[in-house]
Amino acid sequence: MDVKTVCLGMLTCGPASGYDMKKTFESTFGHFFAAGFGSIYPALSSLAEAGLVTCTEIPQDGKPDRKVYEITAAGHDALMQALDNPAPAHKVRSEFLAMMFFAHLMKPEQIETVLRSRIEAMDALVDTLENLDMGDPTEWPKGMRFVAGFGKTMAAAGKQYIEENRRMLTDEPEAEAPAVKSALG
Amino acid sequence: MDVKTVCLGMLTCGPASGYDMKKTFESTFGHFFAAGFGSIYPALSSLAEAGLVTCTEIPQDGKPDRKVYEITAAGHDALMQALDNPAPAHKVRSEFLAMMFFAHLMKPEQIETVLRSRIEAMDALVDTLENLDMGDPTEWPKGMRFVAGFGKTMAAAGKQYIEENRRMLTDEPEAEAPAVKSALG
DNA sequence: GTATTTATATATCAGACTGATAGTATGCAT
DNA sequence: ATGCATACTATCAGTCTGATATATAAATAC
Repeated sequence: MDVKTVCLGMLTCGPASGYDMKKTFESTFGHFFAAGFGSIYPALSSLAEAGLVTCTEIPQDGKPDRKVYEITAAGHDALMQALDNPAPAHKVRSEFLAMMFFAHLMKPEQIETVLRSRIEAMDALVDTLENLDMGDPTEWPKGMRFVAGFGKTMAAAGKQYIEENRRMLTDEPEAEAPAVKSALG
Repeated sequence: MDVKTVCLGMLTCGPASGYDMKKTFESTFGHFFAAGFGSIYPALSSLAEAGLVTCTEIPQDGKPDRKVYEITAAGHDALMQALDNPAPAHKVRSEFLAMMFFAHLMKPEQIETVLRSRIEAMDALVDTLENLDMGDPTEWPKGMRFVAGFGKTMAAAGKQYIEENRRMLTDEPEAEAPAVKSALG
């Protein structure tokens, strides 16, 4: 499940250009599988070269030609094979949590600022997911509501955890360096 | 906040080799900031070259020399600067959710298998976090309990969401291809 | 009335990270 | 005896990120 595979999957919902797909990666996939032009364009080139998608160039005036991609039968096969993975990964890379791990090296105001900005980001995510205005929800693929709901649930849980546990980080500032030498392993 | 910075942070808890740090990345940081040898060793080399850490080679018989790293004053400064970021990122890359988005292309048994394996992974994570046996908890840096608690909370929330919403994905299998053309954007 | 931003579209590139592979020795289990 | 785990290091192809480049038009700001 790399960017190539996700692009392939998106194309099962109809033809699209790289630019179109970027918008989908931002809005709908953004909270769990982000991708930028730097990975989308190479992915599409590679898929086309492998015969998994076809590319039609549509001339436009004033703008670069639109390259519209369509999935092929071989592409469908490749996608089905990729969807056969019984244990797909779910990875988190959190600079936020890494910073909070080192909270004992930070000033309380700094910690507060970081916690506040994270809560704001989570609120913004919930907002985005609630306003994914794409017409009649019954027309969405059934997985779409599931993943949007997952994102909202996780954001809500994260926000609540921070609010209930922020004092763990900001209370009782230790004047001396804490004895942590033996704590890692 | 890249691997270099996290290594620097770990070294504030005492000197360590790349091998030592790999174990910490696996056990304690694994659920929110994983790193392997392929990123740790280059990071340490680069930190040493920049004068942010010093390296002492300790000869061993039968094994390669242990290279023990220690943070310098310059390293401490660099770390403090890195911890000054008011809005650190928190990114998710989930092949799991990407697959579930495309659940309409999968067989119900496949979906069930994936959901089950994800729940198992979450249970395993909670277990790992509860058994992070590193001596007296009062000696841990205060951020450590915070991030472990965060991980447990998120895993619990994710598990509960899956259990309460799995029918969304497996019920009412649509015989025909669903009308999803207009649903992406 | 001009300046800045936003939108439409493509593409590339340095730097970072992943996951696999490789090498070398000890000890422990089957 | 053969495989597997532990203890150490290191490299590399493939992949992804985030910034940058190019070009035009429309909208919005000042």
